[in-house]
Amino acid sequence: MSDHNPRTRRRGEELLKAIHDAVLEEVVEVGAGRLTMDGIARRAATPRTTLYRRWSDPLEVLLDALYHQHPVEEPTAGADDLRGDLIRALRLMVDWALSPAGRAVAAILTDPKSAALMSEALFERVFANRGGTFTRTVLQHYADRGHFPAELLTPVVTDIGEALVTKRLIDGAPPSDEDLAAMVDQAILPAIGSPPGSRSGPGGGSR
Amino acid sequence: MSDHNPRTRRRGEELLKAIHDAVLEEVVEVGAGRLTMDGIARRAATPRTTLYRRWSDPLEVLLDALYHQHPVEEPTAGADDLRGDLIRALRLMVDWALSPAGRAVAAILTDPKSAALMSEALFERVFANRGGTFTRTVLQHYADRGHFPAELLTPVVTDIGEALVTKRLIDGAPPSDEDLAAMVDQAILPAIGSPPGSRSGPGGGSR
DNA sequence: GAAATTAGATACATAGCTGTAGCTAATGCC
DNA sequence: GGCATTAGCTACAGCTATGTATCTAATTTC
Repeated sequence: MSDHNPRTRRRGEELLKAIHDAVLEEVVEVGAGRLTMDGIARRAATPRTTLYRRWSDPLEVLLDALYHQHPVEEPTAGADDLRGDLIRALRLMVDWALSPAGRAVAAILTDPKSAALMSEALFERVFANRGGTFTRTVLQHYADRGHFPAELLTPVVTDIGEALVTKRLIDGAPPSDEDLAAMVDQAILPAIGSPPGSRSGPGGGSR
Repeated sequence: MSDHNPRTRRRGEELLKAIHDAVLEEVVEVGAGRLTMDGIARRAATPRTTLYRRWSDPLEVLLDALYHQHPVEEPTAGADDLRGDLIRALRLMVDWALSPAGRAVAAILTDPKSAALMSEALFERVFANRGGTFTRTVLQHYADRGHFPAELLTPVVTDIGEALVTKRLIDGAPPSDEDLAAMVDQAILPAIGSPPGSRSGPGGGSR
């Protein structure tokens, strides 16, 4: 990994980052259930004692690493292109999910022990406020401007895009841009009143 | 667990079932990454040697247990009730997902080691042919009978229901029947040409 | 430059899982 | 009833992770 001069010595932020990076790599490789202080320490090239000074458990290290991650980029609504904005929002989500942090979250969510340790607060910060809001932001923007009836913006509808992307990721086939466009055209837009089949491809009419 | 008379001795099918049950309970409790021969053996109340006679690894035991599970009930298309059939299909999926076998599959899918061991064949048998086909069967049935244009039955559209259910399960809030109805009304039916808002509740028109 | 921090290098006893071996005894089959 | 199978029991050596303790030395702070 990051081979620092053995005569120099990492401290504070630098060391912390090395440990956070290590635990994220480790969890992607071995899974949340097989995380060990030993494994993390080896990968970060630091003695285990350094880890025990701050955390008491491998999962604490992992959760702390997630807590310190940079938030994902917020999807922004463009000028007047609902369809394009939706596709871009889903692309943001895919990119995040494929990052070490995204994979780590996936590993945590199905691990009983870490799921129990994951506080409501962290869940909000790391998942709900990220993985749950990609298309809603965009849809809300256009609903506010009257592009479609606001009462169609139900919890189900704001979940469609994220749900379809999540399923593809689980199936092991990360969606391409064409796949994302298909999701928008064939599932999200029909749900807000644009009949299916009224679009064909890029530029095929966003409203 | 199952306390059999210590003077009697389990063999063959009976013993195998006890072990399969044990590993499914174990994985739900500790996660795929923390499965051990020891833990499985303790829960099945059998010596570890018995396990090693058949399997070489805890994950092998788990995959074998899944392989021997009864297939889930196939969704059946009723007389002329697309909406009701879709809801029933999703209900089948939810029930399966909440069962020990369903939870075990979830645990496997995000565990790097077990995902690597899971053969294409088992994946098909246990997931694709089950978790991936609940609504497609129903939709295909009604498309064949001309209830809606068959060309609308794209891979995205047949995934909508399963995807929404999966997301709810991940979020830890298993959907109620009302939730399932909302998914059908607000996401699936619009995608096959039934405009959103044209239904309100049970009996609100299936086409 | 001296003092206070804090990382790095050991070492060690404990605990749990692993994989195998050797034996006893219950069960099924002919 | 006798034989082949196959659970069940016990033991054991090897390995890895756990937590803690102790000491050294680099880096920051004043």
